[in-house]
Amino acid sequence: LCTLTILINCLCHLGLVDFGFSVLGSILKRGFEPNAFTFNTLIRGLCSKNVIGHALEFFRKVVALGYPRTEVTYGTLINGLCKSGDAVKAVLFLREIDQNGWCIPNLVVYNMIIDGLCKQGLEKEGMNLFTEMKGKGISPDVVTYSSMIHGLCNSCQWKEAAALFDEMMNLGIRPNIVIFTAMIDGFCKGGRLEEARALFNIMLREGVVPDCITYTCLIQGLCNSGQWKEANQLFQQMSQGEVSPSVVTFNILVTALCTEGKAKEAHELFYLMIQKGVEPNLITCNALIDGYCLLGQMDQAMEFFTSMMSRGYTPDTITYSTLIYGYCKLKRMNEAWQLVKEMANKGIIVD
RNA sequence: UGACAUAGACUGCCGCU
Repeated sequence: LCTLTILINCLCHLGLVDFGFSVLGSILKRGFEPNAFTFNTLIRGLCSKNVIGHALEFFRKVVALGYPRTEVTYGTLINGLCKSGDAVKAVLFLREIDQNGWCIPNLVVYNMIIDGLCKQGLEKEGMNLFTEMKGKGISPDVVTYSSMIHGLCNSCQWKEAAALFDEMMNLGIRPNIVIFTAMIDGFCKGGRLEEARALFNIMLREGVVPDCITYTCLIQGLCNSGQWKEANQLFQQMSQGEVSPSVVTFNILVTALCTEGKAKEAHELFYLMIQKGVEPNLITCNALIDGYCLLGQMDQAMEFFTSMMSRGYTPDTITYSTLIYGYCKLKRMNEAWQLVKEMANKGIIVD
């Protein structure tokens, strides 16, 4: 049974949930009793296929047939609801679990819901649950704090986020790389570079080693506040260390150059990243096209557009709307319409 | 011993002030 459950897990990770259910069928046929691990794995498979409705249906069936469930079962469903953008339903489900006495909501369940609420801009509701869990004697951990801090930063409540960070430190919870980076990114996004740098230094002092994401957040912050030189320094610094820049790091630099009207340099960076073994993605291409469009250099934009397709990239709605907007600004409506038709023909959503 | 759930970075327009 354990082996077959592992098999189901593999199938689900490959997106082959239907085959997973076939395996469940053969488990039953062989007279094995599937356990909670088996059901949890299948529920998770359905959730990651974005068919949360089916996951809930399946769950109801499991309940009706009296098969075993664990707190992970509920957690998986709640996470599924949150990831499908319906944290409110997740809260309702939490209440249902509570009222039926199915299980006592644990730390992970609260963490998932708080994160889901914050990601939907409902950080006030997240805060309420944060208080509620403390009241129930469940102590928030570093994950809880990082979800709350991320949410508060996203709604520009940096002071409140920083206060939570201090609260966590005072409780003796050791901040890890994720929460340091979330807080640093929050400061950067709010243009508070001094605070971001200060926290970065605290992080080093605490012996937490910054990774690619930490550097990338700082580089973006520096770029957005016009501190191009410092951004470059940091980029060199990370390249020399153990940390290699990722495609996101390069994308941020490409975007920053383009915003500065330096599409040509951005294009050179495009080649440099390939040389360094970092494969550009569609975001890189879109950013570069926008760079040319901003300068009104539609020929260069179109030339790159053609070359990216021959490199095997498939343009998306953003690629086309960038180009269309570029032509519109120059009042070249014929070319703009041409592209609208082209994207419609390709079956790309015209929004 | 070994199978299941949670947190961090990047692209266009529009809307909002």
